[in-house]
Amino acid sequence: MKRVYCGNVALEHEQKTVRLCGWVHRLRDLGGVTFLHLRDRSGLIQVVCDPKKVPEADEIHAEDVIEIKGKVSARPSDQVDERLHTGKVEVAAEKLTVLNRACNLPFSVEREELLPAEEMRLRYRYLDLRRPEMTAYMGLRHRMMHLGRNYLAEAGYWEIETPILARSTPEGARDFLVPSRQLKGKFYALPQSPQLYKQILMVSGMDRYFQWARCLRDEDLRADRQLEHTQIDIEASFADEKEIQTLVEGLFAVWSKELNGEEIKTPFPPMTYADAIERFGSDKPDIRNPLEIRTVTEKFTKSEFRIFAQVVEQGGTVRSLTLPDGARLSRKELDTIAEEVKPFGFPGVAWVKKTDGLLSGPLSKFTEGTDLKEGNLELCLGGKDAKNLNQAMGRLRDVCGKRLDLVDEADMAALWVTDFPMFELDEDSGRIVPAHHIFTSPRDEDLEYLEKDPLKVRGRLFDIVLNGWELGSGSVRCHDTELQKKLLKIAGLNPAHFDFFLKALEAGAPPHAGIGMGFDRIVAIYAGLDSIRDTIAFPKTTSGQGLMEGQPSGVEESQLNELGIKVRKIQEDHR
RNA sequence: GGAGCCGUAGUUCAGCUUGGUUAGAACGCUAGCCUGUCACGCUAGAGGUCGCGAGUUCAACUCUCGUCGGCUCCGCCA
Repeated sequence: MKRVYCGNVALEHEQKTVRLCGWVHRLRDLGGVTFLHLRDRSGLIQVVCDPKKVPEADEIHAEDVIEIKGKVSARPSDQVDERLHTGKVEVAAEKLTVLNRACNLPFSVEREELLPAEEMRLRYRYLDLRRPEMTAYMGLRHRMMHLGRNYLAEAGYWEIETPILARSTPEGARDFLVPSRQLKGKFYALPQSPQLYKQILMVSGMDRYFQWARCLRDEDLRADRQLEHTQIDIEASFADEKEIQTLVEGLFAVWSKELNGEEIKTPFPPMTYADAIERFGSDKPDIRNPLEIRTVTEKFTKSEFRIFAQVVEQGGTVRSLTLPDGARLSRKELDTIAEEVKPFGFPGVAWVKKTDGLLSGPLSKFTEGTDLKEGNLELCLGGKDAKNLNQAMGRLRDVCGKRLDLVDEADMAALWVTDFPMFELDEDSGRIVPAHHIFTSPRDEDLEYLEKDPLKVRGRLFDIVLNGWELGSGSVRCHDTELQKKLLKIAGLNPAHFDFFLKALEAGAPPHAGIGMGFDRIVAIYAGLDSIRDTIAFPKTTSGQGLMEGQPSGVEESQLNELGIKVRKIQEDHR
């Protein structure tokens, strides 16, 4: 008898006998009759057991694995369960086979409202993934992967795999190293991204490539960062910015349509990096939030408001955020908002509001002639460190947008952030470092500054930003060997380390462009999640540990000997 | 590397502010009853190194310090 998925049982099966396999989700033993919800990947179905016919029903427990053969019937109209997808029907068990018993479990799979601590969920991930919510995220991820693959393949892109054991190169994040047994003292590196491989594939004439690529970076974790994450990696020969952007927009259009039945607005609007920082205080603005930041330094050049006047004297800037209808926020609420800028070193926020035609607040005496409208509130911060000030203003904008309910969470708003600088100054070392991606082609019109003033050079870079998440970074690559060498040198990197790549460029490299996008983040957005951990079957904790398997772990002395490795000191707690 | 929040039955939490009886609740679990439940109901019961270590104190779940673990953020992540 063919198996039917629990979630697929419907009125069409009425009076038919079906075979169901799954886990006992919830049991209601009424003595003379037992009801249970049977669960599999597809959903839940109610099974009715008469213990006289199926005595096994008295012996089952939550999460036992069972097989049911039984007849489908429509539920009486007063017993339809609206919350259940299969709530109109039920299955009367004729045979119940226990395929496997479940031990007493550390937490309950069936109680959505009693979500165990994330530590528990990670330790017993197989149970956590059984929760219908998590099962759905895995299903969503699969579907997005499948849709994406088909879309890219149809667009003429070939899926090509690149090595997991790669060469360590000095740029970028910290490498994960894998010791070589055959060549003791030498190491492979796990790839931070397939960047150089995919460019070399273009040199090889593969024309268009894509890959769902694992990227590994030994850096500290966050809600949106894992040691290993999955990138949709794309590269195309003889392509420019427009071609890559259009391709990506089409990909998101497919997802939005197939998953949400909605059109996503394309093309995604472009915004320069400078504009993003000036108006939103961030290079990854959530443009669903209509609030914009302004620079109001000139208002405080000779101001009586000492703090800001001092800032201006020292060459700093003052920036403001106007909140429509913000005057209704209480002092307490303003204090809560002000807390948000303390991590950036600001003791508080200066503000002024207009109610009943009157200005009030700490700034009210110093903002005469202001264009502040009735009911509005203006928040101001001043500082010397522009980057820090922007970050704080960006945070204020986010917090206020949420507090005033200005952001429609169901909305999707994507944009391209362009014209990033190629280089920036590292504050600590005073050295010039790559701002984004050193294999990017500089803009033609900025080439003249390359030697004189490299900080002025903009790259042909474009970041995709969706709902305030940076999803990925694309660029038109540098396919000129000499220029690439120059870029590496300016960034303080030794071209010798990239010899294999530079040689490949010399061998007839086509102009090419591409992008890499964080797939976990994209899934998180479509799933409405704040953390990418719930989109990954087996994620790591913020300290980089796998709690279920217990990793990283110690290894046998013999394994180390084989690799020619001696561990100097072992912290006892990490065994 | 730094800051913050959290850690108490199997699970989710209360108790800690102001140190002092036997550390409670809900769910789960065990046993029994129950023929239309769907958070089934009813009765009874078991279950705790209060993360770990040190200190203060006559006395620590409670106060202090350290440590381990989880989460959030800064640094870091081209």
